[in-house]
Amino acid sequence: MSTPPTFKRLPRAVREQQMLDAAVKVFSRRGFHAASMDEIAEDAGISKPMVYAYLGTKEELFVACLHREGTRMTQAIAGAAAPDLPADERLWRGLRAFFGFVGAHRDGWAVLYRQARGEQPFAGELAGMRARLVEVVAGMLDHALRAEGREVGETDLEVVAYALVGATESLADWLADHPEADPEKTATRMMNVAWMGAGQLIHGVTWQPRVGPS
Amino acid sequence: MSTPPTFKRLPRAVREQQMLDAAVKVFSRRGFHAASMDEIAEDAGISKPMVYAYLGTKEELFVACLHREGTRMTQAIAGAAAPDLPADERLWRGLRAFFGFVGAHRDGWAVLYRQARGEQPFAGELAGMRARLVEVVAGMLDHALRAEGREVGETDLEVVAYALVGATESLADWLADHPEADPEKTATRMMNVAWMGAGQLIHGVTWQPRVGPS
DNA sequence: GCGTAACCTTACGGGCGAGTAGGTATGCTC
DNA sequence: GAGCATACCTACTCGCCCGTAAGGTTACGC
Repeated sequence: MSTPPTFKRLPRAVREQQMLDAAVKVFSRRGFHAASMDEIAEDAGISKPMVYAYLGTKEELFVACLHREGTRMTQAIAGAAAPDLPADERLWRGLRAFFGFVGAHRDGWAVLYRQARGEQPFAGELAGMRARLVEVVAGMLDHALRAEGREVGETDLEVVAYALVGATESLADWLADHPEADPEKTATRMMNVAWMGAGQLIHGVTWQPRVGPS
Repeated sequence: MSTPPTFKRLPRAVREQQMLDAAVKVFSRRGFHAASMDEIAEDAGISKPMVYAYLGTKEELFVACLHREGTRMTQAIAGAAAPDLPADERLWRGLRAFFGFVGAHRDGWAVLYRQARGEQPFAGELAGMRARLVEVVAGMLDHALRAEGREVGETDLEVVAYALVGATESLADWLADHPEADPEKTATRMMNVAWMGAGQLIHGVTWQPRVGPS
């Protein structure tokens, strides 16, 4: 009527982002199968055929969500961990970035990520992302080990890295389920259990971030 | 014809177990949604209405699977960890029992468990199981802490326990995906990272099971 | 101002699979 | 060996939701 509201025609790039936003939201809330393309379209303020025209089928749409969120996360972490720092400092910065990211995207990322674990078509996609992460962590451990003049079998390295990544993912889930929790504090706790181990924690030995300008 | 084969009429209890076996198998292979009741029925060597008559709807059937497998696992672990042992020994025995169980039910349990994480209807069911596990681990840590004359906030305890459980679940996934891997060895690795932490491992300090009669 | 391309819609086809109606055979009790 | 409960089947209904066909409208170049 008076002011042509948000119902304007928008360029493709913008619509695509709106659709992805809506898709992440709905997939997170409902799960992949329970989510309907109609609901996603409606939530994006657009009609269904547009979604198909721009982002393709439901599976492709989900993969697109996964990619976007995954890339965002990867970059958030990559920007935090400089490779020339000592191992514990790198780990700490990586964890802080990771939990910060999850904390900021609670209902977006973590739930979406949970979805992908079960469904065959995406398990591979996700496994790839995780594999890269595991590789990074394993590389970090390997680097630290060599600096100590030690060496360890590749499988051992991989498994330890896998366990650390798994623990971190679990705490991300925990964080996503506890809206009041503080990402920074969660990162500290994770760092403690990862770096010190339960045995040390029981004896009161804890890990502390170095003080001073972060 | 000549010999009435396996097509005999069987008592309800037997059929129910056969159905559950088939359901676990099919759910694991396909995922909850992709699995069809027809396929489950066929795999159980029975017709679909029987499944509905005995185990109810698809969701109820899945929950029944979850319960059976969960109970089996819980008992396998409970039988291993006597409460009057030192903390690390309890943890070690629990882990060994757990990975032994997963190793023996690779394509049964771990994949079924993965399925349940994503789907809303079962997330609660699973969260309950996990919550009990976390509580047990937290209780163990608390016990060990008190023995040291120390005390720690409840949330801290819960989060550490959560991280340990998460790491363990992740390695269970890893184990399920690596048929050649040895459950016992995986348990040892998990014990190392859980008890000693990455910091110690890097310096060559590892955890070793006590020798002698297991 | 007119063609053309990009944006956007309403309205439908069609498949798949959960759940059921209604009926048949078999064993068990007395 | 009649009666009854339980095991078991074939063959359907029906709703949901993915994906699309066919057409309307706004912007933009020239």
